[in-house]
Amino acid sequence: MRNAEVTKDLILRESGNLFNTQGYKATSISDITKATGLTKGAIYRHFESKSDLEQQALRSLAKLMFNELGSSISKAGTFQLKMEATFSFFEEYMHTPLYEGGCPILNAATEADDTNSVLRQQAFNMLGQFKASAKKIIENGIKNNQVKPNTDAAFYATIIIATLEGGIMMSKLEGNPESILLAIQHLRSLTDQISI
Amino acid sequence: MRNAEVTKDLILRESGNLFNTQGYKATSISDITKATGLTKGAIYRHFESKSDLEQQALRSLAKLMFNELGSSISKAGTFQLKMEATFSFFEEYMHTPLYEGGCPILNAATEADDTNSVLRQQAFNMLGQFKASAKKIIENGIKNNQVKPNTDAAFYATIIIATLEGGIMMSKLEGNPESILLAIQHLRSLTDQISI
DNA sequence: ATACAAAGATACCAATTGGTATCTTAATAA
DNA sequence: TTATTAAGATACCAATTGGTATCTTTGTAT
Repeated sequence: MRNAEVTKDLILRESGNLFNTQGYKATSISDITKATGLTKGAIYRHFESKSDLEQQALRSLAKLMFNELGSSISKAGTFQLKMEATFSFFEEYMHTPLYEGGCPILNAATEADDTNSVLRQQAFNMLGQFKASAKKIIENGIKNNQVKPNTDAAFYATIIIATLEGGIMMSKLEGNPESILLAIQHLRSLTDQISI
Repeated sequence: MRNAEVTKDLILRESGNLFNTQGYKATSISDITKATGLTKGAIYRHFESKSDLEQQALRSLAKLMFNELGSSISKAGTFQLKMEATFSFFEEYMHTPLYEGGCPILNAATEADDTNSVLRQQAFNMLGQFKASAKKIIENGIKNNQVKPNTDAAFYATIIIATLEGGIMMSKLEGNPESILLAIQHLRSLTDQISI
């Protein structure tokens, strides 16, 4: 048999890029056949419906992002270094993106309404995960005397993510990295403010 | 003749809500006929194509937002009051939105890629306008000795918009206003920091 | 070498899409 | 009151959509 896993990965990669750039609804199965060089029959052998493919593709995009970001964060020892790892990730991302189209959470969230509740739920979970890990970094920073005590971890986690997401969206629209770089610059000074 | 203007406004209002919630590509003409109670023939009398309707609907959403926000800003006399007017606008927006689906700039920007370059250009212009007016408010604040001199107006304009947009996106996804309220809380203290 | 099963290609389906040509209805000006 | 014309409804079009049933190919275990 031909290598099924390789094919499935190809479909996930190509459809993920299409979903993340053109949108989920706007990407047709035939778009995916063109991008992969496969036929409809091959795609429907690996995924039971378009909605199934959408979900798996989004999960795959998220995994890619969390793996890359998560590993470089866990390599950093202190609060300051973990934050710096996060900022570097998004800075470098502008030059060599893992995938096109910007943040998959933002994209899925913006497109998914109540009618597309599975994608919505997935994006919601991803945002929750993102928030929780940012909060954890701050809380650990407090424990280790690297962050001022009484710092509201949940508050700063929200602010950091909101600023990053907004900056990414602006840079994507403007076609240059200026806005996301300014956003990160601001988050660096915010990090300094709560650091000991 | 029946009142053409009223009908066109109805189409723009209903399709604007659909575009802003479901997305532009995902909203079909037949969705719009259901929402308006009109037929396809009526819609194509007022708009020469779906793309034309999309553009006019987005323009109409933007106008609604800029008019409301702009008038409450221009009523405020000082830098601090103008900023406060902006924050109140987005706070109150969560309770009584002018339209559904969150920020039309963010939505159009996220959906519009290169293939949909007209909407993209429109969203780009709207973001530029938003940025320019925020920058102007800060610059005037400096002139009137309400903002610290040497404050980087373009920088803060970018940060404020990024934080607001990110907060709106998060609140929309989470289904509650907490994140946007935290974002605004942070922007209030940022405003204090650069105020005299 | 051959049988077998998995992977993929082909050919179709009904439903929906954006769009148009044509017909009917209603408001207004004479 | 009636002729006119704009507004809106109806009925269609080809193209595309997601999806499926069936056929062919290919790798592998025997």
